[in-house]
Amino acid sequence: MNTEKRTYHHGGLRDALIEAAVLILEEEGIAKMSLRSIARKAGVSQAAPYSHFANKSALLIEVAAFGFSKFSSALENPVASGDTPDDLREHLAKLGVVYVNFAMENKALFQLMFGDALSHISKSETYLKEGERAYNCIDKAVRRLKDEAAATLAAWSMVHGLATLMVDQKINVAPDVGNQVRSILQFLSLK
Amino acid sequence: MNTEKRTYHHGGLRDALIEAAVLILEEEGIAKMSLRSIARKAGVSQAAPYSHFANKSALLIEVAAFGFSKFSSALENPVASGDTPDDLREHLAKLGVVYVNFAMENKALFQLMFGDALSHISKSETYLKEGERAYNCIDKAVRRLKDEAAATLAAWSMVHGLATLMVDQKINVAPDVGNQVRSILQFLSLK
DNA sequence: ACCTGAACACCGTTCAAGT
DNA sequence: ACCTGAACACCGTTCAAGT
Repeated sequence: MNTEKRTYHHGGLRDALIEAAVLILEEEGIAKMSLRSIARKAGVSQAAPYSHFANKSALLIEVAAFGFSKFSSALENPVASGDTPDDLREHLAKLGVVYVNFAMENKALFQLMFGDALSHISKSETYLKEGERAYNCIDKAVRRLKDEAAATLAAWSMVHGLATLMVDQKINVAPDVGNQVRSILQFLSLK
Repeated sequence: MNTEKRTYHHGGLRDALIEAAVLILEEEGIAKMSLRSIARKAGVSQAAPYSHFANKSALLIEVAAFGFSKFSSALENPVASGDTPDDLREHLAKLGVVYVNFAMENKALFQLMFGDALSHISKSETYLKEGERAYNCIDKAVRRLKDEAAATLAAWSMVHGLATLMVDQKINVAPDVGNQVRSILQFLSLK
């Protein structure tokens, strides 16, 4: 990817560190993603990240922000085909399937995004923006069927609960995740 | 509590370590619960825990097992008053409120119990027993209303999702948690 | 302005040695 | 059998010094 020769000054180290962190997260899991291992992967010294981030958490916020942008893009993909209740219902089911599939295909990233390891530190602009984008996808889809805040929370809770129970290995994951999501969504009534 | 004079051999160090871990978890959070800090709290050397546990995870499994026993006891408390659908529905709602209240009042313990930090290591007898006890409470309550595995998973997912979103600080927690739980459970249809 | 190297105070775990 | 003390390989973070 990077064919340019390395100099003392890296150039785009900030983004390179975020990229390196995402790679370690995918390949080795959250436990192996130390600030030092991120720096090693980016080919710089252990102290170099502190030129671009206040601390490890500040870097991880940007990794989570990347996660939310990827997540939001996936959620924006399925579009309702029409305006009938059946179309809107099908649209919501598809969002649920996308939600749970994202969690299973990006386990460590999903845990970083929705876990509370980062909840005490201040969020970045992009983190907040991408997080809202994801939330709005779900909120809009639900409110076309039932325009109540509690309805969005009910649907989100059900799908998020299934996703976390799967990711955290508290339930067996069915061979067809899509069917499993739809089999519980039949008990979500938005009348 | 312990007025006996300390000797070289502790006596009940195994249980004392689990107790110390629970205390640190409640008072200082999951990040501060190192094996060394647990040993310090129990008044022994850093290597002493290895006489009773293979490693840190083996100790944490017992802490989680304690959590599940506490959780199961709370879930067993509300009993259905009768056999009408309304009684059974009210029983399920009460279980949901107990579930979410437990999560909020034992945040770090709840995260340890349901997170995946411990999912790769082998579980102890008591962990499995207490975990099943909790699951059976929920499963029985749901199946009296709707005798399908998917119904249990739907109800559990919805309540567990709300609990995790609260504990992980992804949603605002209403002043009355009970009302918030009931306001989403109205969208759970077990017809 | 950005990066390095060494240092500090922490970890989990191992192991010879003490009781 | 149970516990200690020292050691090893890690961490996150700081800071003077280099480019």
